[in-house]
Order: sequence, then C-alpha cells, then structure tokens
Amino acid sequence: MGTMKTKYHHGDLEGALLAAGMREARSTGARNLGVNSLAKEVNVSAMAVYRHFSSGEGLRASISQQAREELARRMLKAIAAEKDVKNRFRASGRTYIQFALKEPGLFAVAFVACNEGPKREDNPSAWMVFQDSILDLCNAGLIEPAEVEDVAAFAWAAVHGYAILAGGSDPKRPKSNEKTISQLLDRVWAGIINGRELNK
Amino acid sequence: MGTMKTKYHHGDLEGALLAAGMREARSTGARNLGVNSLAKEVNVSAMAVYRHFSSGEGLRASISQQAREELARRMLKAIAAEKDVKNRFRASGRTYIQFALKEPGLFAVAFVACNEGPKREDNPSAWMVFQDSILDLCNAGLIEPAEVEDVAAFAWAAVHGYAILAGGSDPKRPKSNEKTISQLLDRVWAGIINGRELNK
DNA sequence: TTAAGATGTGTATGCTATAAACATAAAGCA
DNA sequence: TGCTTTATGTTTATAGCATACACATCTTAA
Repeated sequence: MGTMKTKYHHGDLEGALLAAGMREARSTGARNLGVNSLAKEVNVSAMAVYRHFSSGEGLRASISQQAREELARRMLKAIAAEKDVKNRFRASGRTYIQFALKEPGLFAVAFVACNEGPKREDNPSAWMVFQDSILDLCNAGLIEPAEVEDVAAFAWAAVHGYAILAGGSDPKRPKSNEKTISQLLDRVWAGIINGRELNK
Repeated sequence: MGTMKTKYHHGDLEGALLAAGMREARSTGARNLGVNSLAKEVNVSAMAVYRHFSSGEGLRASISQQAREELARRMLKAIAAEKDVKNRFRASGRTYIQFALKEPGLFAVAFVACNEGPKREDNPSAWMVFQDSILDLCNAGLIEPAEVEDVAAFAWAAVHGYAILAGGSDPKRPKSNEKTISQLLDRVWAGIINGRELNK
C-alpha cells in the first residue's frame, strides 16, 4: 500500500493506447490508428478505449498531439545548442524539415485533422518554438516589431510547406540533402530580412 | 441511331459521380466522399460505382484530381491576364492562396492522399503552372538556370504552406486579406531573387 | 437475330465505430 | 472489517461502410 501505483485492471490503459498509437504512427503513419486495431494491440476490448477517450477521433487527436509535442521537443533540443539568433532560427527550421524526413509517419499524423483535440497550450508546441525564434530576431533588432506576425507566418509557411513536399511521395518532390535544406533556409532568411524593402 | 450518345442505363455515371463528388467536396470537404453516399446522390446502387472506379479510393483520387485541375485552370486564367514575368509569378501564387481561402473544401480534397491515382500529366497541373512561371523568371534572366529547381521548390513550399495555414481552422492562422497576401509574396520574391547571395 | 460485352441491381460478408447492459476491481466509508 | 460507490473492463448488439458474387438488363455488332 505504500506505492500509489498498485496495478489496476490495466494500470495505465490511456498511456498504453497512446504509446501503441505512437508506435503504429511511426511505422505506418495514420492508416492503422483505429479503435479496434489499437485496442487489440494492448490486449484489451475495443470498448475499453471509450473509458479514456470520447471517441476514436479523440484518441487520434491525442496521438496527433503527442506527435506534435515530439516534434517540438526535438526543435527545443536543437535550438538549445545554438547561441546566435540566426542560427537558432535556422536550427528550428532545419529540425522541422528533418523531422518530416526522418519520421514521415509521425509527421503525417501530427498534421492531419488539426481541427480537433484539446490542444493544451502549456505543452511544447512547434508553432510556439518557431514563433519564439522569430521574436528573438525582433529582440536582436533584425526585424521590426510590427512585422513579427507576418514574418512568422511567412517563415512557418515556407518551412512547413517544404516539409510536406519533401516528406511526400511525389516523384517531383524536392531533394532533401543537407545542402538543399540549407539553401532553402537561406532563401527564407532573405525573405525575412529584406521582404518589405522590395515592395515598391 | 444517328447520334452516338443515345441514353445508356445512366448515360454518364462516371461523370455524374465525379460531379456529385465535386459538389460534395465544395460544400463539406473530404468527409462525405464515400461510395454509398455518392452512389445514393446519383440514384444508383453502390455497386454500380465499381463499374467505373476500381475502388472508393480510386473514386476519391479522381475527384481529387478534378479539384487540382480546377485550381490549375484558375491559375492559368489569372496568369493569362498578366504580361510581366514577376506579375505572372505573383498571380499564380495569389490565385493559389485565394483558392484555398475561397474553396476550402476543394483545396482540402485536392491535397489529401496525393499518393494515389493515375495523375495524367497532360491535364493542367498547378505544379506545372507554377513551375512554368519560375522558368519564365529564368528566361527573363532574373535567376540562374542552375537554381531553377531550388527556387521552384522554395516558392511552391511557401505558397502551398501559406495556403494550408491560412485556409485552416487554427485560431492562430495568418490573416488573409489582400495586403497580407501581397506582403507574403514580396517575401517569397525576396527569397527568389537574392536567396543565394546571402549564403556566406 | 443472336451472341457478347457493358452496365446496373440485390444480396452477402467482413470490417469499423459505438451504444447498452453487465461484471469486477479499487477506494472510501460505516 | 464489511458494504457501497465509482472506475474500469467485457460481452453483445446495431448500424454504416466497402466490396465480392451472382444475376438482370441494356447496347452493340456479327
């Protein structure tokens, strides 16, 4: 009785379902995240799932959230290794794109049907990490406060769009070696720094 | 017997299914594109669908293709009204983003599960239209032939990414008025023109 | 006209999501 | 301690979906 964590029926079914979902997402993307499939994976009846999630959609939304948090953690880790604001920005973009390339299943799950789920804002969010790196540029005087929002939208769009294209299966998808990604970030940087001045 | 188009069982079930699918996509996105639902819409049994499409996936892929072609047609139309290569590029980007905003259902259907379907390359393709506008920049001497591929990937990624973000339902989605879109295209342009030079 | 092929219907199967009723383990309270 | 309540899980049933199979009918062509 000393330990608070004695074994219940399953112990932590919610966590087990999310873990199984993440495993499945990693290996096969969003295809096998059904209630039955995941329930079987953890040796539990399908209906047990509904004690922890309001619906299959809800379960998938939670898995998607976990995938997004995983991405955000990797970005935070990469940023922590950089001091210069420009390099911090580049690190977040690079990590984002590489996540899509190295974990295509998780990336796909992270950004399908974003319009569901509780989206707890206290958890690490890739968008927040990215936006902070733009705010740092502002604090360093590289961009004006008034343009922070537009710059963030532009940079996020370019990086997210590239990640989708490069991580896809289209035969015309862009190459995705280190050099190409670096050059992409150069172009994004150019758009960040002198985007307004060109508007004549 | 003179007319080749006498009435068959349905006349043109394939076309009717695609039309119903497009109607449904326009109004509700990708949610109601099931075989049963569309078959009922056209007053036909579900199995009749399989005389024209190998599977529900195939039907959806064709609808998706039609949505992409609709987008490409709008881009071509917008480009035709512009003479200057820069303005032609901007017109394709602007039209792409506005399509996502004005036809969110079609846009969603156009870019889900792109990894299926026959993808007949002779039909108008948004990617081709976009790439041509980049090639024009090269022909006009604004960018080097060697960087065409990278520029196209960057510009496409930025525009596609922005369209996804602006067309989504996220409360933090970017504003999407004319001015904001114009400024985004300014930044993309900056990345196109002086992306390489900044790479020191 | 008749045979063949194209197109559509009805029915059956197996999958999925999920509601309803029931069962049991755990926690709390007498 | 034993009883009650609540959390958690199981079984069973219903409904929707995709689609295989067998049959019907329309069109064309020899």
